[in-house]
Amino acid sequence: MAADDSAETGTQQIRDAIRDAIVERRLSPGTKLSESDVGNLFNVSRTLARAALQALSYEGLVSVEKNRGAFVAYPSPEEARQIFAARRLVEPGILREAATRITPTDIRHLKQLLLEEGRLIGERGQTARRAEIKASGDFHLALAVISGNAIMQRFMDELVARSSLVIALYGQSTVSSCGHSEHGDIVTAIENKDLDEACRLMLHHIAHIEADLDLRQRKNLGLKEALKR
Amino acid sequence: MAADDSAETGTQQIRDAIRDAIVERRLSPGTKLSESDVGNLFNVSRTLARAALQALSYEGLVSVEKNRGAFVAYPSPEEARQIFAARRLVEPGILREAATRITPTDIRHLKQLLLEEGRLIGERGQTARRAEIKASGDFHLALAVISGNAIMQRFMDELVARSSLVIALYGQSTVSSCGHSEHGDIVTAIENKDLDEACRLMLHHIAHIEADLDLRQRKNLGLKEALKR
DNA sequence: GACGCCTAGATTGTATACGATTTTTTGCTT
DNA sequence: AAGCAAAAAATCGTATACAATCTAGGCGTC
Repeated sequence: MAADDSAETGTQQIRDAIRDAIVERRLSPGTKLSESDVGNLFNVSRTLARAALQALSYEGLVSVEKNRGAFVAYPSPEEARQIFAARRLVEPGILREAATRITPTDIRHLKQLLLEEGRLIGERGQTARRAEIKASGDFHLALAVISGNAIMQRFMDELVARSSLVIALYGQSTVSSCGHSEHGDIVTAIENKDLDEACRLMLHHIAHIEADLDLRQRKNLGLKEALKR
Repeated sequence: MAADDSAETGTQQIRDAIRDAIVERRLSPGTKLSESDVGNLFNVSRTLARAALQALSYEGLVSVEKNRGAFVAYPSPEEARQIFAARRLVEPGILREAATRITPTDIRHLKQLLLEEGRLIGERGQTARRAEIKASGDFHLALAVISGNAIMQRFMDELVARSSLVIALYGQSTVSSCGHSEHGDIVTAIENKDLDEACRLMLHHIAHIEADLDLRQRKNLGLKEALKR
């Protein structure tokens, strides 16, 4: 079956590379992404660089400002709230759908992810930390995949990626891994066919992540969009 | 506050025009949208036309095939199912959120929409029918706006637009308006602060639309993507 | 010394140009 | 007349070119 011939190889590749960099927080919110720089970096013309940046702006990961250029998105506290509100709204539903379709293979795969996640938490260093961030999101994404709904899957892709930005900006505890065991609990609940409990745990988990945020308005930000560079 | 300076005027305009044409079904699924034609039609270069088509492909309204061009999306039965599954998943949540934030002004606005919708149903002619299709979707969109979550709002934009395509392809009853009174019932339930009832009605309403579809696989479609033109 | 204006450089917005791929047409063969 | 092959036309993919806009630094005036 035709999986994905949507985007022209070049653009897709750049888009994915930049997105990974944003999600893994190698690129900080507010960083300027000039079309020429991106193009040179990937040895393509501005045309493709621009297309990639446009694509990322549709996902909410970069914001392009007319005649000023593209920047890694700098979500406002209000945006952050909406992102997590959206997750609270959709993730229980996705979880329910996934639970009805889940196979033993899927469960094994989920546990594999959990194991990997746990391993990374133990390790030291920037690289491990970044991989851990990605792994944490991958768990939620995996549930969306299992749900079998490509549309919800793409939506979750966007939400998880944007969440990473929000946590980078407003997260307090240096370790975002506090919720790792909660992932395991959710899987257990699914195994026990206790959907209500699984949903409850999921909502609790999301609330837990959100509770670690400090969403108070940044100092005198906003009078000139502050430190946009 | 800065509302929307996201897209360069030209592209945005083209994108909206084509999207409206698709949603109002002036453009049939599968119609080829060549970059040159679009560009000439709007008196801009292929560059902008291409950007607009790319944007629409991110919304799932057009599908671009490498080296072949862009076509008005032709959702498969499976895609159709997923679109409505997504709506069943998110619309109750949006409704609940909207109900807690709704103001008397909002309610008046909703009733205004209902009135307009009813008026169009009475009228004859293609134009009225098209306006009616749009109005029907606008009701669901209005709820998303009231919910105050820009992210869910954009998601609903996409879902409603894609639903229009699905109905164009698989809808059986010539009138899609069968569900008009159901909109009114939902508003009434909201006014009565009966959220559970409102959600029940919403799910019923979505199921009602879906029931009017004939999602059996089209004849021998798929061996060559069939009538792509 | 501070403020404002003005010019120079850099960056984005849009159009055009050229090579690559696909589709259609043409014309030959069977 | 039907089928196939090669050439012609159309269309897409990408790069480059030029115009418009923004940013920064310098100069002059107050």
